[in-house]
Amino acid sequence: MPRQFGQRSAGPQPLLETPMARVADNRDQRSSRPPPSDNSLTRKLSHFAPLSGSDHQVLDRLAAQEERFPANLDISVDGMVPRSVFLLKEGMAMRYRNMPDGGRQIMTFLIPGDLCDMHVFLLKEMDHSIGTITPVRVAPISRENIVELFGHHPRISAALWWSALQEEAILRERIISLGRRDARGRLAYLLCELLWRHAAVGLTDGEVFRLPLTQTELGDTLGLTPVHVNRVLREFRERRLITLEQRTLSLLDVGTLQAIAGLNKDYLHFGGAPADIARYFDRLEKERAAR
Amino acid sequence: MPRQFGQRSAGPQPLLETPMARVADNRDQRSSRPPPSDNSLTRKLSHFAPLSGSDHQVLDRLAAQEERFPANLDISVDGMVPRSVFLLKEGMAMRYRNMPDGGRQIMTFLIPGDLCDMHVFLLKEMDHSIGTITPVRVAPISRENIVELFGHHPRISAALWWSALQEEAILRERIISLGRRDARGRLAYLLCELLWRHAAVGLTDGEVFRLPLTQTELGDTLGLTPVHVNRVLREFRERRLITLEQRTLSLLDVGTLQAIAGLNKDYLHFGGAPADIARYFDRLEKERAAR
DNA sequence: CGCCACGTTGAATTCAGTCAAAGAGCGTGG
DNA sequence: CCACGCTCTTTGACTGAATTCAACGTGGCG
Repeated sequence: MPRQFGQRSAGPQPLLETPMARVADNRDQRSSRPPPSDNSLTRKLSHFAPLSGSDHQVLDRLAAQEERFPANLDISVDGMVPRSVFLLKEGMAMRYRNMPDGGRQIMTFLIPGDLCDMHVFLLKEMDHSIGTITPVRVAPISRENIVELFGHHPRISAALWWSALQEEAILRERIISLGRRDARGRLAYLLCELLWRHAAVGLTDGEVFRLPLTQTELGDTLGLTPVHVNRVLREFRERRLITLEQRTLSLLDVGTLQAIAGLNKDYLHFGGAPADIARYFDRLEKERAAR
Repeated sequence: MPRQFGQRSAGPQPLLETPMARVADNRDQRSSRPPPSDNSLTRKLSHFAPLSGSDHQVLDRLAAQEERFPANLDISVDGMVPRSVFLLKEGMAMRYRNMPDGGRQIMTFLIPGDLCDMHVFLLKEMDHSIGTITPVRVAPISRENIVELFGHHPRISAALWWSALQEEAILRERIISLGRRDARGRLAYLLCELLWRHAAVGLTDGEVFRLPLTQTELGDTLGLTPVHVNRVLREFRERRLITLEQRTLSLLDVGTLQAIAGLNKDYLHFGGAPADIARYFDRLEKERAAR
């Protein structure tokens, strides 16, 4: 329960450099540093449509600012007024809500390249919290920058829209998981989802990636108790479907896992947008450039 | 599960006038008919920010076109390319997905004033279906109209964004329901949600409104079997919390129901946006008008 | 009248939760 | 350097909420 702002005994951790203030301003735009190639957002958005060189620049500039937070800290708390948008650059976080009875439901995990989130600033108060799981590096993005982006960069806007839609698709998939799948199916689905999302930002090695989650956190996501998560994990291990040690997960048999989850489709929409739509935004981009 | 395009034996029902074709074109825009005052969308969006007279006109024009569909018909099918956006003007529909094992998960119900949905046209194919529950009247809205709206009417755009966010909040709430609430809590929450959403578009009479859902449909929403839904409904009736007959639902004790669901907050964000954001879009609107 | 979808109820079953205890790993402090 | 404390994991025995299976009731409509 007393988990908010709790700080796990975790030894010397990177402390926050710029705790809560100083929103990005546009001054050091064309700074001398070369574009940091750690921009997972760029990588993710590229799945939607090929971005131009200047698009990359714009996005890299957006991601240039940086704040660090330790593990197990709430970045954004239920009931507060949302301050700004964050781009997660490294580490893992979660979007969750504490229930009055002490339970917790994790709605989604945030991984590098994810924005948390695009549009909360339209709301009067947060209806959930965002907390770190590992230490994270984030780029704070001001409301003004977002508005600027949507106003002047149609192709990026479209890609961001698409990304938001993908997130919504993930939310829907989770509803299906919780509503219609048993424990095995839920876990199998979640592991596949995390694999694919990590793959989309280049954080996988084949079917292997880092998964720094406790069984309690998995349970709070899947609507299961940690005890039961443990049992299902054991079953998966015994059936040689997965391997999970040292916080590293290998999916040994994705096909079977998908079958257990009852899914077979390109539900994450990595295919991008229909060609005519992509062309449309491309045209918008050129018109704006011509002016 | 031969339910798609299935058509319940349901007697003389309003048949479809324009079955599947003819997406809205802009020809009869300024038709002679007076603005239909049945625009639930306007009513819903007004909760966000006061709309101007011309905003009302724009929205009424958008809702002028009309198609009718009978009950139990899929308007939009999983796997197909989304055609256009619909504004639901009357009746009830649902967003759902059929599982390979024959199950069905309903993700949300669509009621008058809902758009289904804003942005699917960015995707290559639908990852779920939209089907009618009762006969419905919808206004088809073309991609061009949407783009036009977002391009030229900032205040309406902002209101639509807000409405989309509200929908997302509802999705999140459903995740919480399915993940962390027991059968009683889930049902209690769903009934409250439906009451408030109906109230927002003026379709309630106190705590009473029409609920044309079968227990099977409730179960497919809540992740429960119809049998169990029946039992929980019985319990609620016996505890004098609700009344449900002739497809009319009365919530006799909303407070207790909320308590059972474990919710107490203004989670639907009917409060609208923070004042400074509202002002911002207002200013945008004026700038555009000045040009 | 008889079909059909929907609602209702009971009894047996099962998946997941609860309670409890013990082990493993890690960092801290004596 | 080892012991302690902490969190996380693992396992077993028992419990319970919801499902399954099955039957019967009910109302509308052809």
